[in-house]
Amino acid sequence: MSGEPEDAEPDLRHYRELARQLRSVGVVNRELARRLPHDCPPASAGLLTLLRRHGEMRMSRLTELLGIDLSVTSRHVAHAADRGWIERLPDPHDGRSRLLRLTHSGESRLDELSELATETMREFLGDWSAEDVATLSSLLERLGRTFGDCRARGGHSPPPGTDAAPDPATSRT
Amino acid sequence: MSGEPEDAEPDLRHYRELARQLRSVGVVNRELARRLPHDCPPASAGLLTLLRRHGEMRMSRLTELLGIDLSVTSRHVAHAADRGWIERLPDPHDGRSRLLRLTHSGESRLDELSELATETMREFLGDWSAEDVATLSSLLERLGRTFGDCRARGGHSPPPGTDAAPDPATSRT
DNA sequence: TATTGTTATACTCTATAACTATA
DNA sequence: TATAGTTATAGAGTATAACAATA
Repeated sequence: MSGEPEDAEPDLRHYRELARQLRSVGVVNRELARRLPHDCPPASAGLLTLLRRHGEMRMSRLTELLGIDLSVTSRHVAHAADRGWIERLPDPHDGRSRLLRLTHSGESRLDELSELATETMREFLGDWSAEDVATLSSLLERLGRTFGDCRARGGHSPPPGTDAAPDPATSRT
Repeated sequence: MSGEPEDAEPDLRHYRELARQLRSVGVVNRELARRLPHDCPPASAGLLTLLRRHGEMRMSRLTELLGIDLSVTSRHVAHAADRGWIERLPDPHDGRSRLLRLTHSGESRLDELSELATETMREFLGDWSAEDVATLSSLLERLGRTFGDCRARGGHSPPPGTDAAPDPATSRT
C-alpha cells in the first residue's frame, strides 16, 4: 500500500518520522507513571527531580525548566508542599517571590522514585547496550534544550551541569 | 539486593537519566500540537498517520498500535469519522468488528499535517545532522516497540514488520 | 460465556484569564 | 505600570466500568 512518500527527500522523511516517534513516547511515560506511588503523580516526580538537580529556586525558574505555564507549576508545587516534600520560603531579595527547597521527606521520597524509575527502565531495557541508552538519553536532552531555547527566546539556556549531569557520548552543537 | 555504598553504577544513572528525559518530551509534543489545525487534535493526527502507514485495520489493532485503551481509541475514531477523515466499514469476517479506512479527505488532511510536522521539526532541528535525527528517531522506535511488546505479553507480540516498516539505521535486537 | 466496540464517569496535565501582592 | 504567584475555569488525553451486539 503506502505508495506516496516517494516525493519526500530522505531528510524530510526523517523529520516526519521523528515527529511521529516523539508522539508515541506517551506509551512509555504512562507505563512509568503507572508504577508511581498513588499519592505521587508524575508531575510531582518531575518537580522533585529538578529541585534536587538544580537546587533551591523560584517558581518562575522551575516553570522555565518544566516548560509549562506558571499557573500549572503553582498547582504542582502546592501539591508537593501539602505533602511536605518541599518548602516554600520567602525570597529575601524579592517579596513577591518564593524560594522552593526540597525537604528531608522530599529527599527520601525522591530516592524511592528514582529507584522505581531505574528499576522499570532496567526491566524493559535490559537488553539494550549501555551505549544506546546513553545515546538516546543524550539526544533527548539536546532535543529538549533546543526546543526550550527557541520557546524561551529571551536568553538563559542554563546548562544542567549542576548536580548530576551525565552527558556522555554524543555530538553536541 | 546487594546494596553497596557506591550504589549507582554508571548504567543505573543512565537509566534514571533516560526516564527523566522521556518525561521532558512533553514540551516538544505540546509545541507540535500547538501548530495543528484547530479541529485536529494531536490524537487524530496520530490515528491518521497509523492508518496510512499500516492500511485498513480493526479498532483493536489500532488500539494496540496506539498503546492506549480501546475505549479511548473509540473516541478518537468517532471524532475522525465525524469529520469524514476515516470510514468505519463492516468486517465481512466478524460482525462485531469494524474496519477503519482513510478517506480521500483524510488523506489530504494527513498530507497537510505531515507537512506541518515536517516544517516544525526542520525549523527547530535545522542545525542537527541528518544522522542524529535518524538515530534519535530509530532509538525511539525501538523503545516504543520494546515497551509495546512487554505490555502486550498476553500473547500477540506482533513484530511490526508486518506491513510497512520504515526501519532505518540502527542496531536492532 | 467470551470478545468487539461504545458510552458514562473520573482523574491528570495543561492553558487562559482574572486576581492579589509586591516592585 | 510591571512582575511573581495564586486560583477558577475549560479543554485534551487517558483509564475503568457498565453496557450492547455478535461469536
